[in-house]
Amino acid sequence: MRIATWNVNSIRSRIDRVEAFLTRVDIDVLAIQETKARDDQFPFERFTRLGYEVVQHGLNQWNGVAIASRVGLQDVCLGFDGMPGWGDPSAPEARAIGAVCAGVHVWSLYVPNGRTLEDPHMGYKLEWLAALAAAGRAWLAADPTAQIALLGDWNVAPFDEDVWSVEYYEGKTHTSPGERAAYQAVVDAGFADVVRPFHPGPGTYTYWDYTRLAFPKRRGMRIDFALCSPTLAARVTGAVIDREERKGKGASDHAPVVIEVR
DNA sequence: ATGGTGGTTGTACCA
Repeated sequence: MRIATWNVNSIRSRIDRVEAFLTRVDIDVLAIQETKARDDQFPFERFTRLGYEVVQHGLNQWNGVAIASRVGLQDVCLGFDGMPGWGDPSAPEARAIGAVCAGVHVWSLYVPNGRTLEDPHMGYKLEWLAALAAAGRAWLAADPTAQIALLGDWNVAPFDEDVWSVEYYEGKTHTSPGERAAYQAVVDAGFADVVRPFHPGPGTYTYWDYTRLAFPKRRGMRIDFALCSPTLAARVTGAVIDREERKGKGASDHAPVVIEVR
């Protein structure tokens, strides 16, 4: 089984590329972030035509997450226990969706950006990751052999090797000690980065800014991760960061990350 | 020289 995560930066703008990717790489389950579409705008039929069921949680033009699966899609959750909301409680953010696909509990996660180190959104980001770590710890306490994949755009570069320039990111988001500790708390809850062993750094990135010719200059960040519970991690036989999808006109600023599960 | 690009929305905001 092949499971992937991809921040598409608008599903409506990217649907042709997503379709081609699903077919070319033979993907069974795709966790999507930044759909930027409400349910009435989401191109569900483009997925069903290819044999995928889709569930999405999208409320506005800034975020939105989805899971597409051709191996079943059950027990859908729009958010996890304890996930903090933001702003108007009647319009909560759409940053997490979970479902069981062929026995694997798949989560598509879009961790808050943080904006700047001083912005209230940074506090929200840290709270959000702490709540995720607590939820993950509780899931594994309830069932230590649970097969759980936490996939998505984490908006954290956990190690210095995960950014093109440590100096450039000093004083900026994604590399601060607080963010790295918040990410590490999820790892400490029992979830391992299953891609890094197959594609170690430095220089292995999943995101490149649209501006400043970042991609051709190889100025990227590794911020998209597949974190797996122990039982699922033991089934992972390979991984791919699909840099090809960052090339050419109409690319997302993120590349898909794919894991192979035996 | 706080630039550049891209998406959605609506002529600003977000990443």
